[in-house]
Parts: sequence; C-alpha cells; structure tokens
Amino acid sequence: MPSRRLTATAVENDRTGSETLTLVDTAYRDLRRDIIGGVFAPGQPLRLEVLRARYGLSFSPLREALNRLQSERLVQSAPLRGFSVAPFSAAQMWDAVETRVLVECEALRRAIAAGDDAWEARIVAAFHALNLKTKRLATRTTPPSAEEAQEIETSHYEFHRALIDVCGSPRLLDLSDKLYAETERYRQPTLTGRTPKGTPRDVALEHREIMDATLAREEARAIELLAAHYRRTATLVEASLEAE
Amino acid sequence: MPSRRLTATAVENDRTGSETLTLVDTAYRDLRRDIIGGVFAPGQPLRLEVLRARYGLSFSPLREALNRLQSERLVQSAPLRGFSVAPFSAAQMWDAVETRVLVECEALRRAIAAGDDAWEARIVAAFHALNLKTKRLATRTTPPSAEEAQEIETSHYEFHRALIDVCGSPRLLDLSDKLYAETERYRQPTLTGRTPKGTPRDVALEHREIMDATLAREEARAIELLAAHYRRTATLVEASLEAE
DNA sequence: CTAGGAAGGATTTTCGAAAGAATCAATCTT
DNA sequence: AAGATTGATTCTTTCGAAAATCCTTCCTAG
Repeated sequence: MPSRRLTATAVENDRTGSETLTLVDTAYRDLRRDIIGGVFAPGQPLRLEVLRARYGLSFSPLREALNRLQSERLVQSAPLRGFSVAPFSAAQMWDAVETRVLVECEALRRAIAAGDDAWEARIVAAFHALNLKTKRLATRTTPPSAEEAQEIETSHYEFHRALIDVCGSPRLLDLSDKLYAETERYRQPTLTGRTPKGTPRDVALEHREIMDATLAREEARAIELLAAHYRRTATLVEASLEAE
Repeated sequence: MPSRRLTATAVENDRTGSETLTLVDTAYRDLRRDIIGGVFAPGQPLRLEVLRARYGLSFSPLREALNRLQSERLVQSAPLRGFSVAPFSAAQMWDAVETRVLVECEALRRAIAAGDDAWEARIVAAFHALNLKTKRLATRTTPPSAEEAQEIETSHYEFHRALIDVCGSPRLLDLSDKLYAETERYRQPTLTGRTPKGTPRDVALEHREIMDATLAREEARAIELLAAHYRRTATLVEASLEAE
C-alpha cells in the first residue's frame, strides 16, 4: 500500500474543497488534541517510536508537528533528549492567563472601536449557540460524551473569538489562539469534573454580561468583565491544582 | 568524513560548556541571520535544494529550522508549495510594532515594580556599552562592517532586554524576542542607509530618557517614552518603505 | 565499599532516496 | 485563436535506515 501517503489525507479532506492536508497537519492536529485532552500526562516524554506506532507516521512529520506544538508551549524539548509534554504548574498557568488578558483586552478594545453590524450579529449568534449546547447538557444527569465536550469547547472558543475577530491585528488573534489552546489544557480537568465545593458560578451570565457591555460599546466595562472572567476561571483551576 | 556530523557543531560550541547545538540549531541561526540581513529578499521562495547547497545540510534540519522561523513570522509556507521569506508591508510592520509596544510596555511596567539593584546596574551597563559602540562608529566616515553592525545590533537588543528582563513573565519576554527579530528585519535598511533627509533624531537621547524614567520608577513616563521610541522608528521605516 | 569508567542498549538526529503534487510548456481540440 | 489536456520537470513531502548521542548498568580499581 505505498500509494496512500498524501492521498489518504487529501481524500479525507476533499469534502471541504481545495485545502490540502499534509501528514504534518494531521499529526499536528492529532497530537494537539491528545495533549490537550490529557491522553499524554504533563511532563511525560513523547518517545518518537511510541508516536510512530500510535499515529502510523514516520519521524519527519511527527518531528515537525512537535516543533509547532513547542512554539505554542504545549510541548518542551531539550537538544538531544527529545520532546515531552509541557508540565503543569500554577505559575505557568497564571502567566498564560495574564498574557491572554493583556492580549485579548487590547483586541477587544480595538474590536469595539471597529466592529460593525455583522460583527455584532456574529457575537449574538455565537453566544446563542453556546448557550443552547450548554443548557442541553445541564438538563441531563449523564456526563457528556467526548464529542459533546468537544462541541461545547468549540462553541466556547467561537464566542470568545467572535468578540475580537475584527480587531484588525493578525498577531493579536494568533496569540489569542495559542493562549486559548494553552489554557484549555488547564481547564480540561475542571470541565470534566464538577465545580469545587460550593463555588456557584454562572458562566453563562458572565458571558452575557461581557457580550452586553461589548455590544453597548462600553469599552472599559467590557474589558473589565473579560479579564475578571478569565481570572475567575484561573482561580478555580488553581484551587483544583492544589487539591492534588 | 562521515564522523563530523553532530561533532562539528559540538566542537564549535564546547567553549561555552555543556550546551549542545544540533544541526537544526545552526540552520535556524544561520537562516535567521540571512533573512534578517536581507540575503534573501522578502517574498523570495526558499527552495530546499538551494538551502541545502548553501548551508551544506540535509532537508530535515532545514525544514525544522524553517518551521521555527515560521512561528516567528519570518517565513511563510503554503502546504505543498514550500517556504518563502515573509513579504514586507507597512501594515505588517505596524502590526508587529504595535504588538511589541503592547507587550514591552506591560513588561516594563512589571519590571519597574519588581526591579532591584542588580537590575538597575545591568540597565546602566547595557546603556553605556551601547553608547560606546555607537559613538565609536559615529566619529568615523567609513561605513560599519558587518561585524560592527551586528555588534551594535546586539548591544541595542541587550539594552532593551535589560529594561524588562525582570518582568517575571516568560511569555512576555519570549514575545518581545520574537517581535524584536521581526522588526529588526524592517529596521535593517534604515540602519545601513542614512536617516531620511532632514530628520534629526537622537536615538541615544531617547534611550537615555527611557532609562532615566525607568530607574526613577516613573512608570507612566517610562512607558510613554518607550512606546514613542518604537513608533518613531516605525514611522521612519514606513517613510523609507514608501520611498521605493 | 565507593568512585571512576567502559560497554551495551535505547533514543534522537540526520541523511539520501523515493513518492507525490504542483508548475510550466507544448500539443490538441473546438 | 482561445481554452483545455497531456507530459515532462521541478519541488516538496515522506520514509526508513544509518550515525551520533545519551543513559543505564556493570565492572574494576583504589
């Protein structure tokens, strides 16, 4: 079966049109998912032979994918000692969160100044979609499946992204994406578990307040709410980290 | 000569102690230097075969180095179309500069709050070293050699780095480094050429004012001066870009 | 009994070739 | 003559093996 190298992924993808996925892209996507999803524990070495077996790829695309992930601080590497999953630490999480606050508040500031009708509509739509999915899950007793959790996560991402999408700076959006992925890793345990004892938190309300202030173009208030939103999450994550 | 693969670089480096350089590291360093130095023109495709001949390396380390450079926005790539030098544009430069202002002003804020005696000493030393080199060059009529230009550039970097080194955030420092490299590429033509007609600019004075405000812990003033410093450079670069 | 060092195995890094995709030019069709 | 098609060429991407390095263990000498 030597003829399925690039083709396999191209076929898998030809539904979407002209975008071509190389094996590097699939390796990147899969590794990222598995690291964020906790399949590999923080600090764990990522032996190339193991990855080769798991993903059915050769060294080259794996190394390249790992390099990309390193630039997002999801993996670490030492010169002749290979790669490993970036370790967990409260300090690192707070640094990521505070950097995210800095970046996204600036982006939100610019978006509020530049946003048009389409921008507002997209925010409202994303908020609604996220709420639908969240509420549907809240009424059930069974824990969400992996796909459902992923869907919520995507909607959550899209809401926050919709807020700042029109900020006009590719670099700020890029940074926002990377920091989102980095913090997602830390949120994961919090999400699958329940909220730590007696901390009633209405995330949907927080989102609504951020949205309202943004659409009302109340810059200072929107920024304040957004920052508080991220820091509140970080505080909870920190608590659950220390609980180990 | 099959025995000089990793050894060549290890030997070259064993003066500094235990750090080992892989071929990826050297490829990264050399490519970065050449791209920033303008050896490869903006937009120019970076054919692997050409790079292979130029640097005497195989594809693997080159690809990995190019990937790293891509995360710093010094090179671009399209899925099956290879790599190319990131193109020049005023918009991209301004985005990099404004992001740098955001990041470094925050870092400076924190450094001013956290800095101790050693921090102050290092700033003064870096400022002095930079001034020495600059003045030595200013008294001459011959244009600076490549090494001299590189030395100035390094001193300049070290001064700006000394200001924020104690900010406490690895991410902010990392971003600062990347954005420095990115903007260095744009400054290069301005540096080697003369200042555009009749724009008297005393960079040394600007540096001194930033340093003074910083050491006096006048946060607001230091930040304002730093931002103005970067934006002034950007304005000059923009003018020389439009002059083409 | 401990420190130093060498052998062996595990792992990363690098290489060169082979496979797949894009590009360009020439040819054929309408 | 314009557009589509085919073929040759160039280039990127991927692979698997070889080389270099790290790490562990075992041995020897003090």
